[in-house]
Amino acid sequence: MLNLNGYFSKVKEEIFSSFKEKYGSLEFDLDQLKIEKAPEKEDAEFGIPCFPLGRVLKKSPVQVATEIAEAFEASDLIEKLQAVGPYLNVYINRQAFMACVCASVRQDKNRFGSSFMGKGKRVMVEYSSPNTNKPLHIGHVRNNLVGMTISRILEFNGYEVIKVNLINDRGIHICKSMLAYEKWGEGETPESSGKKGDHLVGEYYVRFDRELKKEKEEYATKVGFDQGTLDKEFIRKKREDMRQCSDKEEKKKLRQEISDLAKKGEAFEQEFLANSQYTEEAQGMLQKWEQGDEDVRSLWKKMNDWVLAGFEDTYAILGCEFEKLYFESDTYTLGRKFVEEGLGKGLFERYKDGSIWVKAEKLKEAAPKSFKKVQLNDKLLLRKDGTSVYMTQDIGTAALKNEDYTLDRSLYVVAEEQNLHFKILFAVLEMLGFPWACGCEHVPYGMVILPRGMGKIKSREGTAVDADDLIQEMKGRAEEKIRDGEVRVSEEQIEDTSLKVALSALKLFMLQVSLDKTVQFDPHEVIEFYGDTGPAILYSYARIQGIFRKAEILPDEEKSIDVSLLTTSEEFALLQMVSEFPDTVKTACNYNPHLLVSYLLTLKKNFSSYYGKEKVINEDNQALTLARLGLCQVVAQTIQNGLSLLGIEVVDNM
RNA sequence: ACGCCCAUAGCUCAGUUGGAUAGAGCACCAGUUUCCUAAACUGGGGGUCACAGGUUCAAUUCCUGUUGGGCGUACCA
Repeated sequence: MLNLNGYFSKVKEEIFSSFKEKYGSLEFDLDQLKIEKAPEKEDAEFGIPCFPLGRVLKKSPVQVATEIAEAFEASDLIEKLQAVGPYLNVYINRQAFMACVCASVRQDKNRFGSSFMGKGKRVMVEYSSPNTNKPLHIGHVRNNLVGMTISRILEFNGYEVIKVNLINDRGIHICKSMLAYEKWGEGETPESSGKKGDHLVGEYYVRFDRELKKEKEEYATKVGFDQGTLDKEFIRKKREDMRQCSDKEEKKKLRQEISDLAKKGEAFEQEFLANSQYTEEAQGMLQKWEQGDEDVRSLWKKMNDWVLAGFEDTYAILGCEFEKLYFESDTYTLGRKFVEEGLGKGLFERYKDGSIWVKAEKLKEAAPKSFKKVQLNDKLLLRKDGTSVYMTQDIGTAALKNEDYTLDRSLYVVAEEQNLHFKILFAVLEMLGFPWACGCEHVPYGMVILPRGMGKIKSREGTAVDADDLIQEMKGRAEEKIRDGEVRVSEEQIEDTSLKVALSALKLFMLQVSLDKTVQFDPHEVIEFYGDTGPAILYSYARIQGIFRKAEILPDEEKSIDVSLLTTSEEFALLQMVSEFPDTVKTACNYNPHLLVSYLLTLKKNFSSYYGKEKVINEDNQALTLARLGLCQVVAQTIQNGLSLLGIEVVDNM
């Protein structure tokens, strides 16, 4: 039996051999011919546009189509070809095709759709990269899901994937929550309070910000500064006014006004920070941390462990896994050596104050394509006191990654706001002559933002939607829905099923949007369970399982499905859809997980239509029942394979 | 100011290297449960693919410009 891949190549070959004879030898790449699904108004199953052929033969595509159709003789696979304008409609032998699809799925099972594209190649995927001062929010959820899904898709395509997480466990933001805990914590622990570790620490991060604001108000009063005009609401309203203003002059004036206010605000902010007691204390704590002060280090260790334990729970629920964790506290000084080496080789430059920089021109030379139109500034690589910046750390970590593993590719799943940073990083790695530098790749995705007027997602200001809370809220709703009406899920299963349903909704919601789009998330609106959603796909799967439970016998795995009994157009459409799965997986592999989502939604839609129209179990006709049960198995397997790439587990009942 | 990304139905989004009549879901209207799970299905209305040019036999898709939005241009990470 032909497998799917073989089927399509054979179809192409058959079409070609017939016209190759006609035109004699001709230079034409078979891949240029696309076998597309024919539009619905056509009776044919597939269609081939003849424009590329026409170009090569220097004939009109209409003529080419006609000539090929005339020359073609029917075969086992193809019944006939028909020219419709510049298109060649392909009427296939449906049974041969359907048998081939079914056999492919039944043979490959949970590997159906996989490929060997990446065989022998090892790729590292860095994702998540959280700060250890606050719990994960909806923005991190997008990163985690994208990173995890890309990893799974790569693995399915034969790559060896190493998932890593770079934990940002060091820096002033960490010290802020530490300081707040020291001041106001009164020895609270996750155990004593019953709070999840990351949430507990997050509360102190928020607390620091609140106290800092208080201090700022007091300072403003002391120096007689009116903060009222710097109020966010006030500026936001002004901005809204400006947007709506149609008069150009007026608009300009408003813009100037806003910009002045912003400048004024910034100046005051600077002045305040320079005089802020809390800020000074936090800075002091960071210095002590860097000096290895025992007390500070032990507090840091304690709180970080709390947070990491909390993250572990969230990762486990989301289905995120890592082969290795890198900690910034271990890696942040690693890059220094390379920066100094680069300086020695004359790649970088030392400024008078002692700091080390890479010149913009040098970067442009190293990666002319990346910076073609970019107005680039020199980039700091090492501070004058020899301490590291973000870039230093990333150089070191990249080198460490390639010391730990031999990598063909190294991906960074990080939000698009860091596009420039990674362009520079990769150019610097290139300059330093690392042979693996060209394997580095940034996989950017759009941020999750709040609706207009709600500002930015900020944990410390309470505008973030907490990941754990969101999942729990959704799980509660899922359970409610399961218990509503006829309950099919056993009491022991309800907890597990509710969580799976909730996660399917969350994951599909996030992953259905292409990576280049910003996702707007309104915290006041819930993620739905109806329509084009994860639960709707799980529901289709559960319905199929319901059929299997009810069926008296299931198809014999050894025997092939009698596809000659599957005569409805819905049945053909379903198998045609199934046949597209392997290609969908391949295109998804190019950082397009959303294509997999829309594929699964279409498959679900096809199945639901079929389910509504035909009955699978037919008491009077066992042969037909078995054939349809076989079809259902094939569809269920495809749904399961697709969902598993998205990290979604199926349920048998819901 | 400059650079990058985005703009498709009232709303949220698909549309895989340019190809046949631009598709879903939500919302709205009208239907479908003696029949394998109604978290479903069937039908209906709803589009100048932001705008203006250009390239092409063919443009939602590629190029240029304009407008609107997001992000970036830190000795923050």
